[in-house]
Amino acid sequence: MQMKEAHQKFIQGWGQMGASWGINRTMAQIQALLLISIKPLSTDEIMDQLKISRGNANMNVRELIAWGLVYKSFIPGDRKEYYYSEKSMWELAKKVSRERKKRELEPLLKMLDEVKDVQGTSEEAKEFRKVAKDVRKMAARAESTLDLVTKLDESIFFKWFNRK
Amino acid sequence: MQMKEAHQKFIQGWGQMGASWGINRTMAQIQALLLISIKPLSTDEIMDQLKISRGNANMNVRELIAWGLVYKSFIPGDRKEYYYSEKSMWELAKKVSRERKKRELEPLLKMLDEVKDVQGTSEEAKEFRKVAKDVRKMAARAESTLDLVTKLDESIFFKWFNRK
DNA sequence: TTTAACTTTCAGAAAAAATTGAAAGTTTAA
DNA sequence: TTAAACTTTCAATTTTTTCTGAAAGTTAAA
Repeated sequence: MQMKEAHQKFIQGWGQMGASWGINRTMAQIQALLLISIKPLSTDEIMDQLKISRGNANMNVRELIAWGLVYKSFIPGDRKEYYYSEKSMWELAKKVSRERKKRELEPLLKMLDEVKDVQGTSEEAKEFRKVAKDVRKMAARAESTLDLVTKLDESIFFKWFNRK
Repeated sequence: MQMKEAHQKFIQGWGQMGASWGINRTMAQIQALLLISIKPLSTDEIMDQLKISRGNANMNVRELIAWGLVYKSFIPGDRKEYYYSEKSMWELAKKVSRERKKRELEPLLKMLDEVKDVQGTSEEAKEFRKVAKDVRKMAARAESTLDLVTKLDESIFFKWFNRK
């Protein structure tokens, strides 16, 4: 397979993956592009390669930086900003975990705390309290598992996880 | 807090959570509704509680059944179909894992296999092969971790995971 | 059969999300 | 200062996704 085709497939596939993770497809594609680029790229290069507008490129790059997945790079004597991706898969996975935890798990836990003491002695109220408690337990476990992951080193994590 | 308000918050919060997981908000809300219901609900009851159309209710219920998160229930002498949710959080988590693995991880691995042998000796080609290999390794690890999870029992999983 | 009860489908409508592009804002060199 | 080089913003538009509702399809009792 030729480079151009492989690049194309990688960027499309990564974008698709991102999309089903609630991440904007273009955001994922920019990240993919930077991941396989051997040097930092400017906004113009990103616009050109992905055929997107300046506004779109700018907004998504900034979002990637906010997630900690992409960094800025300054070249002396050049006023343009260049961007490059975090290249360690483990670091990327940790940063995505951290961000999703903040955006999803935390609001869920907050909601569950608000509703868990619903009043009433009806079967309905009892069932509700039970479900809220169960969900809370699962969410809290997911959270502590994620916390553990984000603190561990890749080799330690997988050694530990995959010993039988 | 009153039941009605708590129900409302739970359904909204669960729907929100689902939405950032690439799951249709209504689908997640129906699941939430069935989760806190003490008895199976008919399509009409779902339509009524969530203020959605028959077509919408029907399509999303069937999608939930396809994911294995919701079951049909038949009441003798009644021609309506009733639906109820899987209530075990662990079972729910396993079924969502299984489905997402199939929908996301497998296409990604397929794509990576297609592109990993890209030809060329340029630095660009070398970098690309390296990235494809790294991503592949991480995806394969995620897959085997998920496989493990879907085979294990909840108590075993968390005991094992959270010792220390 | 027929018919009533129920489920499914799907074209069009509505809503939500992403994108554009031009104007406004910022920074730095001269 | 000024102006060029660049980044950011955002209203309007386009694209994508979701939802509606009526018609078509299915099933089972009579």
